[in-house]
Amino acid sequence: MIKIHKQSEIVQNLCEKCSFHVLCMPVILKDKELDELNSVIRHSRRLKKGEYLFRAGESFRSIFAVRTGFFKTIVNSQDGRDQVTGFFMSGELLGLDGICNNHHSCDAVALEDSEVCELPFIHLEQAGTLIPSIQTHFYKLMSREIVRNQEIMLMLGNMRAEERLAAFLVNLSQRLNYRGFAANDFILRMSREEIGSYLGLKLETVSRTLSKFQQEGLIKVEHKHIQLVQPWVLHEIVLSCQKAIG
Amino acid sequence: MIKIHKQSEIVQNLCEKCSFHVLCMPVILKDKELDELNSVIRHSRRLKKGEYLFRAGESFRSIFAVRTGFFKTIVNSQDGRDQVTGFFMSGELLGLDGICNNHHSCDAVALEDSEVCELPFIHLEQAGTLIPSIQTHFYKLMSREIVRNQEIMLMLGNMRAEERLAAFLVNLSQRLNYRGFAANDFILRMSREEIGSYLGLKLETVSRTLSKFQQEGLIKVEHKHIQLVQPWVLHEIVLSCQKAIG
DNA sequence: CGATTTTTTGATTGGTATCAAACATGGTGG
DNA sequence: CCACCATGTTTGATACCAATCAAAAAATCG
Repeated sequence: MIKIHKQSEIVQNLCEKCSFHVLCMPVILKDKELDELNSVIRHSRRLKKGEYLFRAGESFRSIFAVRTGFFKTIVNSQDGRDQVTGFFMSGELLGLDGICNNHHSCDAVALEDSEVCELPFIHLEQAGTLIPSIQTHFYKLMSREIVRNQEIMLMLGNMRAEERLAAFLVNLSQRLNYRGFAANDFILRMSREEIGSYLGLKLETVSRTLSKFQQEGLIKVEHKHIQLVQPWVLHEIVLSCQKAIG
Repeated sequence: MIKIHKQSEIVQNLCEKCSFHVLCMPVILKDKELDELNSVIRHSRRLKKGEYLFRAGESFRSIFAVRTGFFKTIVNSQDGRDQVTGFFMSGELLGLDGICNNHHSCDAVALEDSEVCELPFIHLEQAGTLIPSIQTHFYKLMSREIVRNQEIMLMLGNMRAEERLAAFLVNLSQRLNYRGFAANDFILRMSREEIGSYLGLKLETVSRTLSKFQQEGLIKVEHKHIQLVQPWVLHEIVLSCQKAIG
């Protein structure tokens, strides 16, 4: 069952041996059901930094769960401008946008050497019919993506530059922490320009705002190495923005 | 089976008699499956203008399909600011955000007297297990919502005021047209402030931009009555925004 | 190590927000 | 049915935040 994609290495893979099992499929399954689930996953696939997992317009066949590494997704507007719509780390799903019309509507790019599990959608549908808890879980995953997008819309529509950056850093910190990494000391996998695109800001504004946070003693910036010195202040900026208003 | 909710009237309802059937459940079903689907829909419910269909924080039990009327959804930030995340017309679904954690994450408000079909989620799950085509269709609906949100993010992150307004008017026009209404002559159901919130602009900017479009002869504005005089120009503004850039 | 890309910082511009006031509207109650 | 009041809309003047333009400095990659 082992095939070789262009630049990607593919290896066989079992869910119960995956340490991220609990992240992407946190449903309690009987042995028989677990067999069924394993038949869903075709294989895992390794991508080098900069490699595309899929591109907008490509026909959709599979959902991908990030095993290790880091991805971004980009939507392209017809006039050449594009927008980073999300960053994805282990246990998070890529490709849900492709279900509705059998074509991917965004690009997914590895921001570092990464590994994903491929879940052919047709197998997921079958598993969903056979195992109701998987169907429900999948509904929940898609719903979570919708809620996540609503939060981003709230940010893009209402927040000023400092608030956006604070929200971005806090969110990243929480997700890393949830995965067992240090919450207040991490390496950014994306460029200032990619952060800016995601936050609806220009790269210069991102750079300036990070510098400002550093001057105020909130964070420490060394290129892509970020330390949150006073994370609680960042939280405050995100939560109680009335100060800036009133 | 007729109950009375506070201010809402509830009536029995059958999918095959609903003229919007094709919009919200465009799947070809056998008679037996149709019976199953009808058992999913509990009833339809009427809401007066301004009435809430559900509120953020309320426990989630059902998805709602708009039968007639017009809704908005709002997410509230912890500091009191809020953001309109969508406008919904007949055949469109409300409440998908509630699946992921059994609580609604936004408010849904009727912008005119409206009628919805209530689809208890537990029945939808059962129907999805029994009828694979319904499961698939539901995945597609949720995926479409994700794609729609991505488009809004692109708009909020990249477009200037005029482009946002043009995109808004074109989108509204297309959706009305798809439902058999006039594409270039319609009544706005929402206020300038609600449009502004949705587009990430202040109400004054919305008003000014509409006035500007009118001065340029692109549209005709009479309060909430909008006519698209040169819809193709609005399309151009949305598509080829390079002019403004280059 | 050199070439290219990314990042930082400064100066200036510009678009939208903000503040303010007049005007229109629509719903309510007399 | 009309007057009235609360709400929504338009338009103007000004302020401010982030974009843009520009250039130097640092980092990454081959």
